[in-house]
Amino acid sequence: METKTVVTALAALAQDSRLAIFRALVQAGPAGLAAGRISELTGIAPSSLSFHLKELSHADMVSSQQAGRFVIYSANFATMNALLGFLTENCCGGNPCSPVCTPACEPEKSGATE
Amino acid sequence: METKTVVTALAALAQDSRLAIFRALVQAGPAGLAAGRISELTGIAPSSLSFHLKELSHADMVSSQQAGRFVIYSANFATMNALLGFLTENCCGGNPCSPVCTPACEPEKSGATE
DNA sequence: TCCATATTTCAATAATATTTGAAATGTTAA
DNA sequence: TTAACATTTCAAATATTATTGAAATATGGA
Repeated sequence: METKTVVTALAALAQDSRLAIFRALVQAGPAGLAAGRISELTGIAPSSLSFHLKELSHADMVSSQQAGRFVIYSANFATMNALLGFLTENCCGGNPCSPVCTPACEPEKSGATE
Repeated sequence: METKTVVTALAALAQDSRLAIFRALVQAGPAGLAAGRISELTGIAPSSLSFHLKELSHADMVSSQQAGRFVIYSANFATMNALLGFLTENCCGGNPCSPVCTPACEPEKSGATE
């Protein structure tokens, strides 16, 4: 993961509204949430929400898919894990501290998306 | 960890200069680095560096200690781990995905700081 | 086709963050 | 105590980001 990518990802999360959006999506799991539902849950106005979702999307922290007239957003677990990995790698020059275990959240792509 | 604290911590890292500073400190390990050394390593001008260090400090991502006429900064591993934990907790509503293991980097407080 | 719903785009405004250089503070050593 | 070094503070200029409301786009159903 490149430094620039990391900064973008961190910046995407480093904002009240966006962290709230992202957490809602993380909790929703792979099934995701419609934009309107996110707006309800977080109280963020649609146009503002759209702005923040684009930001998260651009940082590759969320993905979207059209479903009828709804747009379903979901958290990008792979990116999040890469981010966490980056922050913990290179720790203490590479050796001295405890072995780092990269946390994993594998979406099971099971049901949900119709 | 509170949401507000998390946003502050993420914002502290979500910036080129500060991420570079923090990484240098993470790699340096518990022994830390003097401000001037950080300036050399990163190419950030002293006054700007001071601004960013204060930002990181305020977010509790780094600590400092006076040592002679140097100020030694070091990464705050505990906060970083708490941050990573926060981001991975609540994942997928609490259950569905793989067990998360919080990465640990315990500074050994061994030598260095006289 | 026309209407209602869901979401995005746009432009303007407001709020925040970053960088710079000069000056101030504090520390050591001669 | 003075000189030299390390770091921080300050104020101003610049750049970046967030919020708003109105209008535009796209979809599904009557």
